[in-house]
Order: sequence, then structure tokens, then C-alpha cells
Amino acid sequence: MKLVTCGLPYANGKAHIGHLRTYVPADVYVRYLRLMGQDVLFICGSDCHGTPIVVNAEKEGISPRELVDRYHEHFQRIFKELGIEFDFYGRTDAEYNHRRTQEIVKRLIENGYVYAKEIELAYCPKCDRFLPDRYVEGICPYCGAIARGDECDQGCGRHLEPGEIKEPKCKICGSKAEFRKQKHYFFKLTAFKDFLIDYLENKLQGTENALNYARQWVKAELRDWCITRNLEWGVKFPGEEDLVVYVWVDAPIGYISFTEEACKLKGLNWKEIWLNGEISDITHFIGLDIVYHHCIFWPAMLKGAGYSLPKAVVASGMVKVEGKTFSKTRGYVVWVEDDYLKAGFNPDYLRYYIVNYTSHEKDLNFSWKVFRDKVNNEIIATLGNFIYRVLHFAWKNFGKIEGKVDPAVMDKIAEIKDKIVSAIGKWEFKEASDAFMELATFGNEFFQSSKPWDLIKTDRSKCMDVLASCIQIVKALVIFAYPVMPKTMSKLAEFLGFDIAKARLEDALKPIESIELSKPFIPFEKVDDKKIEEMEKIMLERIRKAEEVEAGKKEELIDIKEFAKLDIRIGRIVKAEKIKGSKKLMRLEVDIGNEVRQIVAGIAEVYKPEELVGKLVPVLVNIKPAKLMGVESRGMVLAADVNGKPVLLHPDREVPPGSKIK
RNA sequence: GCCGAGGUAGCCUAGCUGGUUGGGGCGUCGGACUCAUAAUCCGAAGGUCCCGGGUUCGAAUCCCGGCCUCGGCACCA
Repeated sequence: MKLVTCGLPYANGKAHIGHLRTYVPADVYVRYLRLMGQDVLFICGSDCHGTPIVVNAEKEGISPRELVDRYHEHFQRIFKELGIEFDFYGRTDAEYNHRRTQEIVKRLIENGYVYAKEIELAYCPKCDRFLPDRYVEGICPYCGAIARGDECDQGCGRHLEPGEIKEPKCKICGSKAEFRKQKHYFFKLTAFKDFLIDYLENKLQGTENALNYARQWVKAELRDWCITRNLEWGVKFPGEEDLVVYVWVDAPIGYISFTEEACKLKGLNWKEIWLNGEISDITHFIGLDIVYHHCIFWPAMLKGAGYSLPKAVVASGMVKVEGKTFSKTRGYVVWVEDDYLKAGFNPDYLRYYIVNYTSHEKDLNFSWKVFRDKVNNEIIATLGNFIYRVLHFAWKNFGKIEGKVDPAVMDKIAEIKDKIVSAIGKWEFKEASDAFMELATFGNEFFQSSKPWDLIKTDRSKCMDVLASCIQIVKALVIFAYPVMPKTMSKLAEFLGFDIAKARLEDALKPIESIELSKPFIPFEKVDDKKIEEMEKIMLERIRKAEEVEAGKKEELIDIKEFAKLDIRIGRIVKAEKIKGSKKLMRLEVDIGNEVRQIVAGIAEVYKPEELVGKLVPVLVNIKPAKLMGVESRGMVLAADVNGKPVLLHPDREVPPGSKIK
């Protein structure tokens, strides 16, 4: 029994096209494996724990469970509609996952891979609880900027050790927090370094993007992981009522507990998968963002607890939307339900697009125009049209087809089958889908050059043979394309009188002796331009709104007194040099009239030092000094922000340095 | 700057353990056909294979140097 899993969607938001980049190919993979006669268990579920869920639930005034329920159902619905069929779709907050997680943690403790350590954590006396990192705010001891729990994110960027932050405040009630010592538990990841190097170099298979990334991390620096958190929501750490296990412990364990549940339902033994010697036939489909967890943390945990290790990790590339980096906040997103499904598009189209656009490892660009073109030119004109023209012609002129299939046709089908098998073995789903499209084109050529519309008038028997060959191709296409477009292809299989669920790739090569046809249906409906324009409008509107929100944040009105607090003066740049080790930072010496100040500015990507010297620029003089890349900055050069790039401002005419700006 | 992935015709790409005129798809242009959802088929145009060196009888393919793009980290006072 082979196990295939997908990275668990976090039950904290709706499904978007980025999710599908992983789930669709995984489903396609599983369907092809089954067509090859393999026994596969396909598992996924909702990732339900972690602080972001707790924070969001609190914001909405509901319990974490209610929030999780909502998205758990949402994802199940989306998967069903898109034909992504898991054998089991679980949730990590279920009893079975808690049980398995505690069992594994206990094993790790028994085997000596977990140790306790006292660390200082912010504690709010008013709320009477320890505060997870993102609930703490305070002052950075190094640069004085406002910093959050573990990091000076707005100031010097330093990583802050627990206890370092000054004047800690609770972000929930705003009252002063204090530091209290608390015992936490660490997983000895460092003990697995040699094991991981060997595993990643010699044992683990998968896509290069994942493996290379992980190898680099392991060789660099491994640190022990703190695996407990101060939360109520989560899996209790054994023996510690107040601590839950870190979300990245219980989430992947979901793969195991979901397998158990699936096996119960199917009368199988889960231990044959997860307690089956060193390496087991387990394949994880994931996004590039969680490579670290799946290639490093997870195998170490499994090893430490005595479980089997995954055989392969397959990571999908990133998703772009209309050529831009995917971003929910900036509006470059396609929501599966609100955008795609509500517009009434056939889910098979999106599956085809995702699988066929480019190699699994590379970036996928989603564009509505490309979507329309791929659907209309490839799915409909080439594949759908071939299927329909053959079935329609055969039904109209014969009704029943009994004829000899051309050996060249059989050879071609066999060739395509081999291509598909080889492509699936490499996780190259575009290659597999290109292969059946090639067969459709071959079919069109065969039909065209055989001219059955002429033969029907001169030689009915020969015409019948041509049709027999064409129907053989149609059957092969239905089987070969089924994993990518299950909804339409199963309807066609039914029309042709066979059960696709029991089909094998080899069946495409079994000659159809005789087939009786009824009136065929048009397999795919065209996507029209108006609909695409609508979709583009929706997206543009969303992008515009996102920009407005961004601008709106800055549009808080202030009065002149507040403005007067800003001491802005014209300064002359007298020296400029790039800061070593930084891409964006430039060290400037600026004459602001009564003194020359050192200022660090993030302009090095756009400006060269030599073009800056002598230039007059506005400088915010009374900003708190800060250190950037270890260089002190005592002021801020003002510039226009154009698509994230700075454009410097210069006075209309020569003015003396130090001139005040009002 | 560091690490990773890449740079092949308007777009997506195959080839990358070196070897006949660099394949394919979409789009474009011309033609043919009419069974079919104006679908299909045939043909054509379109490429400094990022740039510069080197190895070699021979390089898109190997080596060195550089440029650029994407992602991650650092950072944008």
C-alpha cells in the first residue's frame, strides 16, 4: 500500500488558487497511480491549531473550534467540487490526532530527545496568562524602537532572546507585562544532523527544489526546537496541563492519525505504512514554503519516535496571478469558490490549467486570458472536438461500430501510454497531459487524412474501420485524460459503456470489438470573452480596493501642531557609499547646515554613490537614531515611493543646507 | 550580500551524462477541407539557445567570469 498526502490547509482562511497548486497535482498523481493498478491511500485534513487561529477567533468573538469548523467545511466542499478525492480528510484537533501526537511525544521523551529548559516569558498579571510571542510588545534594548516578542521588527531587526525586551506590554489588555520563568520543552534536533544529511543525500526522493533547499539548511545550522507553547488550544503536552505542543508537531502527525482512521474504514493495517522499517512508501505533496518542516523537522521526529520515514517529498512551485506575485493583501488572488466556482466554470478546466501550464516545480502564472485560450484552443478545439466529431459521425452514420483498428493507431496509443507512465514517475504532470493532447492531435490528423466523410459515400466498410480506429483513440483519451479531468471523462466513460473507476491504462490497448452508440453530448462548453472580461474586472476592482486600503491607512488627518513636530530640513549629501553586505542600504553624510550627519538610506538599489554627492535632499532631522546593519543612522532622507522604489526629491532651485521645510 | 531555482522565437516550454539542418504547443500569416463547438488538417514566417571567454574535431549542452529574473534570509530611518 502506497500513501500519498497533501500539506494540510490551515483552517484560518478560504481556499485560493495557491492551495490548488499542490492539491490538484496530488490528486492527478493518485488517479494515475490507480490507473496503473497501484493501491494508494490518499490522505489530507485541516490543520486546526496554532496561535493565528486563536488570535483570529478572539477577534471575531468566537471559539477557535467554531472558526476551525467553518474552514474545515469550506475546504471539504472545495475539494469535492474540484474532484480532489481524499480517502480520508481529517482534522488535527480530533481525538485521534491528540492521542497519536501524545503517544509520539511520549516516545520522543522516552528515547531522550526532549529536554526541559527554563526560559523567560512575558506574563500578563491582569489577563493572568503567559503571552505567546505576538501578544507582546515592548522596546528594543538595542535601538529603542518598538519591538514585538522575539524580534525588533521595526527597528534594528535583531532577534531578541526571551527577557531582553524592555517595558513589555500585553497586546490584549494593554497593561504592563512582566517576565516570569517557565519551563518549556525542546526537541533535540541537533542530535539528528548526521542522520538527516544521510537521509537527504541518499534516501529521500522527490523534486530537486525541495531536496536542495533542505540539504542546504541541514549543513548550515540546526538548532533545537522549542516544541511547547502557552496556549489552551492545542494538544496537551504530556504531564503539563498548561502547555500545548507546537503546531508543527501535531500537524504532520495528522498524516499518521488520518492514515489510522482511513485504514479503520477500509479494514487495513496502518502499521504497515508507518511502522514498516526504515523507509516506507510515503509521498508528501507540499508547497515550497513548508519544505523545512517536511524534510528536516518531520523526518527527525519520525526517526526519534521509531516510525517509518517518507520516501519522497514533492514540492510544487509558486503561483503568480496575472504575472504578479501572489498576494492576498494586494489583491492578486483567485478565490476558488467566490471567483472560479461561482462563475460557473467547469472544474476540469482549472485542473487542466494547473497541471498543464508548466512543470510542477516551476512558477505557475494564472491569467484569465491564458485560461480562456487554453480551454478554448486545447481542451475544446483539440480534445473535445475530436471526441465529439468522432462520436457524432459514428452515431449519425452507423449507430453501431464493428471494425478493424489500424495497427498504427494501436502503436500510437501504446507510445502515449508509455509517455504518461514515464512522466508520472518523474512527477511531471505537464508532460503527462501533453501526452494525451498529442494523442488527440494524432486523432484529428488520422480523421482528417482518412476522410471518412468521403468514404461513407464510396466504401462503407472501410469507413467503418476508420471509425473503429477513431473510437479506440477516444476510449484511450478518456482513460488517459481522466486523472486530469475526472468530471467530464467519467461521463464520457459512462457514455462509452465502461466503468472508469475500474479502468486501467492498459484497457486503452484492448480493441473495442463492437460498440453501440446513442446520441452523443458535447463534452466541453466554451468559455466566452464576456465572462473572462467580468473575471478580469473583478480582479482589477479587488486590486484597486487593496491599493485604497493601503492608501487609506496613511490618510489619517493630523493638525499643523503635529506636523510642526517634524523637523525637516534641506541637506546636502557630501559623501555616499554602499553599506557592505546590504543590497538596499547606502551610508550618507549629509550637511544639514549646522552639522554633518551620518544617515542610512534604503536607496542603493536605485542610486549610485557618485550621482548623489552634491545633491540637495529633504531630511527628517529629529527622528530617533537607529542602527541598520550595524551602522548608525541619525536622520531620514525623504523620497517618493514609486512601486516600492525610492525617487529622491530636490528643491526647485539652489537653497542653503539647513533650510527648514514648512 | 548569502543560499536556492532559472534565463531557449510574442507567450509556455523540450533538449542540458556534448555530435547529423535546436524539437513541440499557443499565438500570427497563407492554403485545404467540411464530419465537428468558425472546430480540423497542410504549409510558412519567427531564434545572437542571456553576454564574454575557455576546453574540444565539434557546445544550448562541460568549465571560468559577468549580467538579469524569481523565491528564501538579512534589510528598505
